[in-house]
Amino acid sequence: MNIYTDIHALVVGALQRITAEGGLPAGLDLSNVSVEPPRDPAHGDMATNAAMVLAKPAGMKPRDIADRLAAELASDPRIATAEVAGPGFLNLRLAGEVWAAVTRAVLTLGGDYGRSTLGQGRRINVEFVSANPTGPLHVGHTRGAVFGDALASVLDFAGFDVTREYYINDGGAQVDTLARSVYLRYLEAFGETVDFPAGTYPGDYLIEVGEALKAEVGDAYVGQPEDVWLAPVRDFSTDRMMVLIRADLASLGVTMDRFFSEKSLYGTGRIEAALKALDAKGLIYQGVLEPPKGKLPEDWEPREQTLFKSTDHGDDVDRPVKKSDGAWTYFAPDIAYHFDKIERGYDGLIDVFGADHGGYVKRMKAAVSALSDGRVPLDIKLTQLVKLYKNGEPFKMSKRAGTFVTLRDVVEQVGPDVTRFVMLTRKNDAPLDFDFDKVQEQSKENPVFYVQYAHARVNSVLRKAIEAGIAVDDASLAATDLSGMTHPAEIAMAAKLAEWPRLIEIAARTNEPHRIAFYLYELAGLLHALWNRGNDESGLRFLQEGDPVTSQAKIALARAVSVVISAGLGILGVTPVEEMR
RNA sequence: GCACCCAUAGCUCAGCUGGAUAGAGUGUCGCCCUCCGAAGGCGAAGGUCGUAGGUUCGAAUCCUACUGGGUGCACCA
Repeated sequence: MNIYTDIHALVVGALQRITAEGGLPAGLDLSNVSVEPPRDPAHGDMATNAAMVLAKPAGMKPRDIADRLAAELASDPRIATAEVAGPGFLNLRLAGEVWAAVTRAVLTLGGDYGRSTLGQGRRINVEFVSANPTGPLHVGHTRGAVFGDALASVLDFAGFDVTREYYINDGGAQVDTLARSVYLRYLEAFGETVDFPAGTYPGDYLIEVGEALKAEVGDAYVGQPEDVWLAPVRDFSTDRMMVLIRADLASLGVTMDRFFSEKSLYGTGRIEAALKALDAKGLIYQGVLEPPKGKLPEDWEPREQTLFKSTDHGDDVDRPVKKSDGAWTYFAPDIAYHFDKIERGYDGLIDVFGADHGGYVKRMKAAVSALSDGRVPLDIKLTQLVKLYKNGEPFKMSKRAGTFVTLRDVVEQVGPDVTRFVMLTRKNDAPLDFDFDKVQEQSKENPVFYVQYAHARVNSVLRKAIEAGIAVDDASLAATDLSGMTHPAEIAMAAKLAEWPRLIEIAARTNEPHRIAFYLYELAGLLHALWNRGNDESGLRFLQEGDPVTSQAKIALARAVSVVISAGLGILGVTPVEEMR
């Protein structure tokens, strides 16, 4: 049940009847007619812009259209009043029964309330994290992991068929560096003293990998030249790293549907096939790029390379796919990977990158556009930096000083639920401040706590009601008489619940899961406000002493709020708490 | 030099395919807290939505140019 789409359909139907009766010219485009919640509650429960949008094409005054529409709508039992206001808005006030119906729908549908058919089962691939398999995930990856996972969940809830995918960059030079670093730890495990030259990874986390390698192969690689051990050590090490990364993700509650190996693209003709597809469209050529304007790289020299004509698909310059020595650039397997995703038949692709990869957006979009002939949309979401604080003081990360903050560090300190919620309290493209102390504070300014507290409070009411012998299972509550739900604070809460399905669709359309976190904070705020009013006006308390019937009605509304909070937290991957401790 | 992201209350940030008098938290000020869970509550003040144009019945939202901040800029993944 989505009351906004219901009323929207009602408005469109009314407009069509008016048109049929000659009140409006035929053939008007109604697609811009919207039904929205007004900013100011004094303007009613919903407003439609129909009269303003149609005035010009119809050649009529907005007011005349609005008056006619108001008369048409007034006959529907769901509409209490329809008033023309402002420049031509039609403000609708809904009958009390509508809010009761919303509340009942929440209680009946439970966690499925708000589920949408927007996606119509279309297949979407969300690629996220995709960190190099050279070490544990750090805080930056954490944000990408949480964002991507929550986004995938929103899309799923909105009716898309979602695949969560991780692209393992195991085909490039950095995994060779990993192998060399592990080899040094391996020698160390035999008692050798080693030092780590620049360009290797000195992190402690490789010590155990070196020891594991020793346990696996004994001294087989000691004193051997690199060409003997590099490939096997590389495979061994990347496997180990992926085990580590999967465990990191698991600690956050993130499960990928698929891990796609870059290496699997090499030597299998996949890259060649992707580039051949581009070549067939006349988008591959041999050429020399112009030097970049401004500061010139010191070793710049014109080189003939194999180039992808990405400028034909919106990029600023054409991009090399082969180095001057004939080897692939990193971009080539990326093209092949996206080609693979297109060939797997997805209706849409989403890539979640860190903000430092903003420079790749245009070329990736160009590649996907070219390879799919513009059929498969690619949306790239960039997650901005996470700034760490402790007690309000900036907390600097430094690999050398050992203050490198990993995903595991964060999760172990504040828990997965807090980590996830906090990571979604900012829009993805806004920088995020993460204060280890503040996120665990129990106060109104901490949204994690505030939302959880609302959920716990409702649970507290339910417990008390059960003690008082009142039936508060969802079926009983859904069947209760809600006609007494008339207080503005109660209506406001029901109206907020009515927005939930609409919010899901907006979040899914914009690929912005943070909207859910903000919505839950607002919904929790309404519950707290009503609770507080109950302190002064005992008639507003959920539990009415000696009046089980009224109690049931009040509790039905409170329970509906906790159902939606629970569902919303579920989409964000946060476990709702039953009690605050 | 170019591209992308950002600029909204003192501070941190929301703001719906363009909608009415732009919201929240925090801070400030005033009042209140024996009462289902006060790890507070109610209210007030606080804005040229970076600047200047444009499109529109209507712009924080779309377009253009500036200003200021962040990120990235040939064979590195």
